[in-house]
Order: sequence, then structure tokens, then C-alpha cells
Amino acid sequence: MSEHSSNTPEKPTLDGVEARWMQQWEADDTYHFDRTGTRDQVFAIDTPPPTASGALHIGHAFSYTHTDTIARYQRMRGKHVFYPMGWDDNGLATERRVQNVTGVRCDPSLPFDPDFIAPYTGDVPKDHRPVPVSRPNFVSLCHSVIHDDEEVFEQLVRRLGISIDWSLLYTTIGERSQRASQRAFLNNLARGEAYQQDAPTLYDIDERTAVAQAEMEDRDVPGAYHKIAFHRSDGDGDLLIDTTRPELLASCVAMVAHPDDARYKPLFGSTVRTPLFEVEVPVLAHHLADPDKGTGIAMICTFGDTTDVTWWRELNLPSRALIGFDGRMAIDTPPWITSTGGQAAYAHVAGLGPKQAQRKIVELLLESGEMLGEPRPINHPVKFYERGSRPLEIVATRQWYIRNGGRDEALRNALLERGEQLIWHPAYMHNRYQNWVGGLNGDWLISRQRFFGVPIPLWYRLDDDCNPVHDEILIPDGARLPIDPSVACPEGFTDDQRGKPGGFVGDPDVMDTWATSSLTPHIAGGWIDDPELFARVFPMDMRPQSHDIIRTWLFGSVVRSHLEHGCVPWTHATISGWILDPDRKKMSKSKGNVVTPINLLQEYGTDAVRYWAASGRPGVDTAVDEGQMKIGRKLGTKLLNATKFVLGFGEPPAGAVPSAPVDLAMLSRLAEVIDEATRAFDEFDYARALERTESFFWWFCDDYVELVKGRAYGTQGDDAAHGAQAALRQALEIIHRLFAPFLPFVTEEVWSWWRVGSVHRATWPDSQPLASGGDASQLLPVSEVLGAVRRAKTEAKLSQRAAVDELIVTGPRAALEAIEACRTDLAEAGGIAQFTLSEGEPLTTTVRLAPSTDTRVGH
RNA sequence: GGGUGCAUAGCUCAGUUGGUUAGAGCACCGCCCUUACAAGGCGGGUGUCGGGGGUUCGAGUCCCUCUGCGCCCACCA
Repeated sequence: MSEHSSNTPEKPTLDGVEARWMQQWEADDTYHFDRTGTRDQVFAIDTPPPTASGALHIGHAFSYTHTDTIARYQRMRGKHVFYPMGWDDNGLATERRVQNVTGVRCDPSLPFDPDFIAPYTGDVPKDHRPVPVSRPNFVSLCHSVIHDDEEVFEQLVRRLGISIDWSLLYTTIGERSQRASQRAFLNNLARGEAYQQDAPTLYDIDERTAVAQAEMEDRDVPGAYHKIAFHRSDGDGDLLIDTTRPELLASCVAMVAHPDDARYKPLFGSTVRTPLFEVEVPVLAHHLADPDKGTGIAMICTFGDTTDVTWWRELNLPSRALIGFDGRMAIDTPPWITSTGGQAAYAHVAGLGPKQAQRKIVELLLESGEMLGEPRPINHPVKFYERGSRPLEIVATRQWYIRNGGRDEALRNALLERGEQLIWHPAYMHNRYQNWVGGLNGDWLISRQRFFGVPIPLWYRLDDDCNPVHDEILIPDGARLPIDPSVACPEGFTDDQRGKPGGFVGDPDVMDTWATSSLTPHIAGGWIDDPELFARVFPMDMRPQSHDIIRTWLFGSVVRSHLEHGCVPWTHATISGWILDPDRKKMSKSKGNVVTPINLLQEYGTDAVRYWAASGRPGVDTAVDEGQMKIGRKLGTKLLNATKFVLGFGEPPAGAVPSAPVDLAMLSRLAEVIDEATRAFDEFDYARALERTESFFWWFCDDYVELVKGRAYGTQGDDAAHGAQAALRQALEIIHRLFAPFLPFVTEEVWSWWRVGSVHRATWPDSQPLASGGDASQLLPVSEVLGAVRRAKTEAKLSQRAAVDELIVTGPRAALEAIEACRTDLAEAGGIAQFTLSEGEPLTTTVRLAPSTDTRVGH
């Protein structure tokens, strides 16, 4: 790294630095990952692959900056930084976006139409009815839309100065991802960790797909209690229940009360008759029944909620499910309704959706007098798919699961143990993991009845009636992956056996997007395709992500890594906070308060936006704050000007070294800053590293530079000037490097004025050579005197150039010695004619200004 | 109901293992065209560190408790 003569611009500016250096970094491949290093030389980051859906969110700028500062720091420490980017383009988010911009809807029963053209490419009118298209047509539309989105995204990430090695780019729908995802699934299957089950499943009736526990959320929605009378079969009156879902009456299979409930104890074992449908159902006891809820006795339906599923399973009840995949009541009158009256009642609700069915049932109950009083409105929590708009229904379906400890204590404990092994930043985020894993109530449902995803790589034998025999799984050879079973043919079969009696059929489902993204270390690290690379990067060093996806992405990744490799997938989990809008409200698309970073980048510049982001403490929710960006902008400008000033002296002669006590003291303080920044970065506390560096830098500019300016200009002779210049340059060079992780553009700019190569490939500063000889504590009294002189002049409403006749300082010996040691510098900086120093406590400074104005300042 | 985080100047926040008079920026006010910087620089005031109790020579920092706000999980008849 040789110096060359400075080419400082006449008028330094931040304008245009982004474009210039983005291009240069790309041309120089500055962030290229050198894969020749051994594992301990590598720092590997499991970057979150964003859903590349058009606009970058300010939250991306926030959290990606955090990770990038760490990446840049590690790179300067000499690590081979493995910093890939991925696009999470598989899954429902993309499907929805494609539906919204092209005006189509996938109908897998349709045949492929090679000439199909989407009705729209952009804004679809509100009244447009989606055009049904075949699955291959739909998938191909998805591919073309995401391709465009991802180009835009890449430019934005580059513009944010994120030091990605773009040659490592992956997409979760790409071939590498599909291969890794299918291979991992087949490995799970072979080891018995993946299994299929036909069971009641929470199901989104709009998206027509099963949903995993991790993707559900509770929402408070209005509902109402309906008090309904069931007729005791012994004719001895009615049994009253409260229900929020009267529309499920026809699915009632039993009544249940707590075993100790004296009110109902005598009835256990007897039967009652359901209103309207006149079906006999037993009265049973179960400890989950809560005597304080409603009337203390509940009707069990298949299936109103998850408690119904538990009762159904544990009490061995029959299944009388009526709600179909579309959320509507079955058209045909079910066989368990045998009375004429019951059948007539059912005819009224057959085929209705949940809301209409409820209205109709209530109407019928009121007519028959079996509902007591009006419905009593309440608000109650109901399970929704997190992206859904109607409550989930419970439908019995065959689905694929991966064991995650939800039904197996040993596995659960093993996964809790993995959570212990991870180093969490901040540490308390570990609680969320424990909370989640401890509260799992089932295995991980990974099959989705969707289209744009990684197919489940299996076929099933068909029986003589063309029904799939789900126990007879046909598994592809691993070398063929990835495969699409709707196109590929199982070994030993020919394509003309597809869908034929005795032939085969492909599994129609795709995997949950998390089932693929839980393998990002494998996908990015080349698990299947590049084992040599994988051995160098896995387990990775760092997984950055936000706390809302601990239960999905983080936990899923731990599950996969545990099952596949018996280890955690990374050493550190760094959890970033959320972005709040300027009013400190959580930012969300639905609230319409989302801030796009592009305007902020244009107005303040990338470094300024990064400065704001890096000021947000790890894990802390942070509000968008343009004030911070203004400060960041100012900091960048200051760096330009300070650099221009220091370099303006030219290069001192070879051999010139800092020797004045104040110079050595400054360097010694800087050594402390290096140590603190280094320690902070090693603990992933970028914000602290920035804060230390920044406060040093402002002190450096305000006090130190002002103090030594005269000497550097040569007022005390050439040797003194060269010493000051050497100190200034030495400090400046370190300041450039300390700021480089935060302000990549402006630091690269100023570095280029006097150094060869990229500052981002320079080594992280070492405090060792600076620490000797200086005494940082000397700087305090010196700053004190400078401040006192300035204050005196300001209060006297004089220019800072005003002369001081006499400076009288009383203070402890050490302070006086420090002042004495840079007396000439102080005299020049403050225009001080005479010093009078005397020992005493406390430190007091009296400033006698030239026109005989006395100002006493001190404590 | 279980868990967890936060509460410091008008605002946004920093205060690393307890240690001298509690800090920064913004905002507000004043001064200064000082040869790096006027889209600058210099200077200024403001705090029962949420309430109460405890440990300690010493508490913003540790313990207990209460209050308020937020988040995660559970409950869903």
C-alpha cells in the first residue's frame, strides 16, 4: 500500500460518490469471496433473502446495513468474508404479486396453453375477474415477473453499499435451491423425520392451502355467543350451551363438561338430541372443559377449533366434517342426519359459506325456539393465516410433516439445547426461541396446495380405480434432482402410465417456502453442488434476521441443520429490531405508513442513511429519523473537509514522526478508540463502534486540529511542523479505516485521494503501535483550557481571533504539566500572550482578554 | 395466564464489569465570514435518571416491589 501524492479536489463533494464507487467496486470485484482460505480464515454470513417484490423497504436498508458493517469489519480484519445474497421468490408472496399484476388465477385442472398472454402487465382494474390459467402457464408468468423485480432489487442493494459478492447470488425457486430442498426432504424421509398424515389441518379457504403453526396469528374479531338448547333424550328438559359457531351444529358429535362439574356429572353417559338436525350425541367428560366458560358445557364439532380436534382424538369421536376446502357446507345432506326434519333443516344451509350458514342457522333456531335470547356480541381471538383475510377452518387432509419436536419430547429437548448453543445478539432474543419451541403443539406441516414452489419430489402408485395409494411412495434417484413429479417419471415407469390404473401420479403439492429457506446455508454454501465450498463455510458464523421470524426461518434452519448435520447452522444469531415510522408506530403495508428508502437515499446520500441505520442499537426497534440522516450527511462532509485540510500540508519528509506530547496523547486516545471499536465489533455492536469513532473524530476536528494547526503550518519551525503533520496523517488514516464499515462511499472517496487500493480491503487499524509514549489523560486539561478561552470570547461577544492578554490557570500539578507541555500550541490557537499557572484545586481558568475584559470561567 | 424488553433533558437516544459535579445530537437562543469546512464554526440553559423500598463507603447502573408502554407465546366452547 504505497502512498502517492495527494489528489485532493479543490471543492470536495459527496455528490456522485455512490455512482462512482458502485461502479468501481463492481469493476474491481472488491467484495469477491476468496474460497481458497481454510474454514478459520472465513467469515460466513447467512444473509436473509428478501422477497423481491418491487419496492425496497426502509427496513431492508436498516438491517442490511447492520450486517454489512460487520462484514466490512471482518473483511478488514483479514477474513475471507462469504457474503451472498439471495432472493426469496418462491411461495405465496410471489403468487399473489403475479395475480395482482397480471390478472390471472391458477387453475391446476386446466391444460397448458403455449400461446397464453397475460391480460395485464401492471395495474389490474379493480373490477377485473381473474383469468384462470394452467399451472405451467402460471409458473412461467411467476418466473418472468420475479426476474424483473430482482434486477431492480439488486440495483438497490448495490446502491445501499452492501458488500455482497454477487457471484454467490441464489434464488429460492432456482435450480440449486430446488435440488437442496428436495434432497434435504428425501433425506428427512429416509431417516423417518418426514412423514405424511391424514388429519384435521388448519386450512386457509381463500388460498386453498394448509397452513403451519408458525404462519398463524391470532386476531381479535367480533363474534357472538349464541345460547342453544339441546334436548335431553330422557325427555327431562334441555341442556344449554353457548357457542360462537352455531353454523357447525350439524357437525356436532358430542357434548363435553369437566369431570368434576356437579351440574353435569349425572348426565355423563347419557345422550342429547341436537336442535334442528335431531342427531343423538353423547354427553362426555374431559378435563379441558372449563366450567367457567359459557354454561360450563360445550358442544364438540368436527371441527370448530383446535380443542375440538383434541376432544375428537382423545374421546374417540366420529368425524362429521361438513366444511370443505372452499369453506362451504357440503352440498349433499350428510348420512348422520336421518330425521326428515333434520334433513329439511340441512337443505337450508347446504352449499353456504360460513357467514351465510351462520345467519341461516340462527334464523332457523329462532323460528324453532331452540335459541334463547339474542346473540351476545363479543370480541374474541381467532386463528388466521398471517397473510390471510378469513379465519382458518379445520379440514381433514393428507399433508407432509417434518418432525420438529412438537410431538416428541426428546427431539424438542435436543432443539432447545441447540438454542442454548447459539450465541444470541441481543442475548434475550433466546427467550423467544425457547418460548416458541416449548409451546409447539405439532410437527411442521410443510406441504402446501400451491403452485410456485419447490415440488414435493414424490409419486404415488395408483390402484385399479385410479386412486392414489399414499403408502406406496415412489422416490426419485437423488442424482435426478430437482424434479417436478408432474413432468418427470418415476424409475421403472413410463410416462404413459401417468394417471392410469396401476400406474402412478405425482404429488400435486409444493413445499412451504420456509422448508426451502430453512436451508439457505446449504443453498448458498453449495451443500450438494460444491461440497468443497460447503466445508469452508458451514456451519456459518452469522445469521442476521429480525425477531418476527425466529419461529419460522431461524427455528426451521436449526431443525434442518440438527437433523441433517447434528449441529447448529451458525455460531451467532444477530437479531435486528423493527423499523417504526417517524411517529414510532410499527411500519406495515396495511397501515400505509411504509417509507421507501429511495427518496431518503437521494436526499441525504447512502452513507447518511447508513449512519442512521448504524446508530440503531442491535435488536432495538428504531424509528425512521431524518434528523440522524442529516447528521450523517454532515459527518460525511466533515470527513471530506478534514481530509482535504490534513492532506493539504503535503507529505512530510520520510522519517518525520509525531513527538510532541499532545500529538502522542492524541494517538494514545485514538488507540483506546481502536480497542473499543474492535471489542464492540467483535460483540456485533456496530452502533457502539460507530459512536466511539464518531465522538473521537469530532473531538479531533474541534480541539486537536485547532490546537496544532499553527504548528503544522510551520510557526514553530520545520521539524515541529513535520511532527504535527505526521500525527495528523497517521490519525487521519486510522479514522478513514474506522469509518469505512459505516460510510463506505465517503471513506473510499477520501482514501482514494492519497492511498492506493480500496479502503475496504485495507487492514483494520491496530492500536499497538500507537499506545506507547502518549498519555491520553493530558488531553482533558488542554480541552478544558481551549473551551474556557472560547467561552470567554463568546461571552464577550468577540471573534475567536480576539487576543488574550493573560491566561491564569489554577489546577493540580498533572493538569498544569499537560498545559505546559503544549503551551505554544495553546498560545497560538487561543491568541494567548501570557500564561500564569499555579497549583491548587480545583481546576480553574481565568481568561483576561485584550481590551482588559476579565472573564472568569471555571468550576 | 407465562415470558420478555423499555422507562434518563422539550424530542431521539448513549451511559461496557456500581466510582469524582449524569452525557450526545436535534430543537431553541447567542456570537463569529477564524487561510479544511457559512448547506459551516464556537458557545449557552434545562434532568426528583418512572414511583417506593433494600444492599453498599458509594446506585442511572445490583436486588425486591409497584406503575405505564411495547413485543412474543398460550387461551379461543
